Amino acid sequence: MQILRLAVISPMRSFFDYLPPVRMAEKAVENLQPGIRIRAPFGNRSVVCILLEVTLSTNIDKSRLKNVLEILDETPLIRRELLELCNWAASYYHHPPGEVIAAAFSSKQRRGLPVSELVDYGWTVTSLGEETIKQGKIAMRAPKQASLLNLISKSGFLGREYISNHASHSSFYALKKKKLITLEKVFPKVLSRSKKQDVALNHAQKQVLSSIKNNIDSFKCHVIEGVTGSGKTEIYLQLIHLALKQQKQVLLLIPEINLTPQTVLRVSERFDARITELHSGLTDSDRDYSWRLVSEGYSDIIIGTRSACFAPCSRLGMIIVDEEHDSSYKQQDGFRYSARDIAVKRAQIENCPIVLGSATPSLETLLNVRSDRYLHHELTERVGGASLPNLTTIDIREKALSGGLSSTLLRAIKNTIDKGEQVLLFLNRRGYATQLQCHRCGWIAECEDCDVRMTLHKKTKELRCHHCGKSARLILSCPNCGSKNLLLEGIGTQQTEEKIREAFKGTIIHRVDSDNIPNKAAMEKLMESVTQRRPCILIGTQMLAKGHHFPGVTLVGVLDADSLLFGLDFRGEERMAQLITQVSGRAGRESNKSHVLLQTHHPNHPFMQAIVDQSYSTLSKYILDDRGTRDLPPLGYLILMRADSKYQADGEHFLKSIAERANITGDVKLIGPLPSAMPRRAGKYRNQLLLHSKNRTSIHKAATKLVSIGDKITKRNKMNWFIDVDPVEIC
DNA sequence: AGCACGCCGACT
DNA sequence: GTCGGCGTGCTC
Repeated sequence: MQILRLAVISPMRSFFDYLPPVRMAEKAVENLQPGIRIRAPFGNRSVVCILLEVTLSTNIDKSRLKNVLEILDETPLIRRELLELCNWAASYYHHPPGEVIAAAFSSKQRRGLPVSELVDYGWTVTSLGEETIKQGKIAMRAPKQASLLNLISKSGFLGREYISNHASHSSFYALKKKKLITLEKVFPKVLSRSKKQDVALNHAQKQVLSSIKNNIDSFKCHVIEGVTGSGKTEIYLQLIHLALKQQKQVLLLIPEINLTPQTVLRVSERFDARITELHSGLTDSDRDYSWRLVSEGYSDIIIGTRSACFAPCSRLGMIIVDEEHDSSYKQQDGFRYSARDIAVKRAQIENCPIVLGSATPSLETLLNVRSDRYLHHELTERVGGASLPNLTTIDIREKALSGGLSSTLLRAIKNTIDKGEQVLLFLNRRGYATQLQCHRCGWIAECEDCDVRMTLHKKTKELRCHHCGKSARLILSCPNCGSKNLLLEGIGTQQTEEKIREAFKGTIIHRVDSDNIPNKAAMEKLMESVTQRRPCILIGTQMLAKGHHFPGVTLVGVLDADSLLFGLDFRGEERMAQLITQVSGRAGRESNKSHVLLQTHHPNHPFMQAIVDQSYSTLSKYILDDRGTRDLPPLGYLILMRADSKYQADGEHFLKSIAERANITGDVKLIGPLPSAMPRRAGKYRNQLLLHSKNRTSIHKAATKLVSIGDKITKRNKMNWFIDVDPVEIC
């Protein structure tokens, strides 16, 4: 008996077995390809499923098997390699296979809609329009329309890629109304691949390139550990060139959506190839179109964030993961995968090379280097011979601070500004003050829904919870005792900005945090201003440490280095080493010598000294050894199961009964159930079980046990639970 | 996730 | 009397 094994696009961890459609010939069933979509009856409704395999046996009582309703595709929507990747990911992350495969589909495909002709819609200039341009009739008024008309005329056709990224719709429709342009349907063209000359590489770059070139046709994981400014991007570009020459596609992963414009610009300047963006900023229909361009091979270079690791490339030749250490690669809800790890697995399945690039590679990656699974390439010099900044600590014990700034740091800022150079101040907290407390009775403003203190935002006169986004009016007297004597504690970027503005009147000052720079337009405006190289002071959070370079910056001040080192989980040291190195790397790309000053209460702490004295590679070796002595990742494995519930007892009981029934023994340790480091967030209590082991196989066996018990236990009061394999934070 | 079944309160 | 609230269980 022929059985169709299907994955239902639904959050269920098991497969479902069906009979072929009624009256389908045996031979035809044999020829059904895994990866095609099938509509099947499911309960009393019909759902879209993916065929995983055609088999001859089933564990289900035969009388329960139903016939599927309809075969939706002739050819697989998802290639064998990608399906294999999804199956691997589903089992590794203990996530429902249907949902994993759904991550590799567009929403139209998920809904079971037929695959239609791949067409683009875009604007072209009519003959009336051409006439108008010649006579210059339109130029007087409506300058936006005039320039748009010229642009369309010049490019011949303006497709959706341009429309959704740039101009406002009103100008297009105004021109259409005047019958100067029309909307036309076109089929995608395969673009020619003329290109600009490769830039000459320095000796170190050449070595890296030729080493990767040697293994260009088969799977190999390459790690490029290159200090900021060492020219990693140029190597990426030349690798892309090699792949394009072989008619292969390149997948370039970047950690954050706001790095897309600069990356696309850099790549498009070099290659006359079709570049496709894949990220969460696309509409459903854009995404579907891009998806099809990639899968049908029109696209040559795919630039995308996390989810693009599932891009349906049909002739993939190379994967590049930029800033591979970045924690944004780990999805933090639902299907909690690491796009970097999936990308490596994908390269292995597709048998193509993968390049992991970073100035500060993750310890996971460095361990693979140590054990010779990955090939390590180092770039220790900056292109053009610029020197790396030197680091010094400022001991702030018992020193007076103003807006979080010591007098030593203020003096250094003044000197730098006086020299006509730029300053970057790093503080990883938004807002004005991190807590508001009554000086008479000790009351502290806390979020109603989370167990955290509210942050004070002075400009908007509100108290805000940085965990759930809830905000409340700023109060002027204590709601508990009525006292007006309220204390502000903990410095945020707004407060530093206020003090800096007082101390440096007339100097340009930019605050760079998500409150002040909410979108890419604001970031572009900022970059435009900063690249003019007038002396200025940048005050910002994490945001400053990612992607953008500030060649005019010669002084970096880290206001609270201690907060990076303490208070986090076991990854504190790693994060600090990465962040300090990254922030320092933003400074002085050119020949001018730059300085990094770290304000700390622990100047003699061995790790703080190591940060000052050592390179990232020395630090990472030290941290890796330390992890080894504690069996912590990457030398041990962690899997977290968390239950979020409205009442504390529900989640706790749920996890407790799983823990009891699972009876985990041997080389896997089970810790908990315990409240998470943040015991309540957005009104939900958070409890967790942690699996810890040195042995990968046994920890996954244990996780399978937990999950299957969890699936069976009935949940009460809308409790929600999930499992997180290789969690990035265990709090 | 959906959807039905089923057991309780408040309505034309 | 029944309409509908959502807690519970099942889907090959």
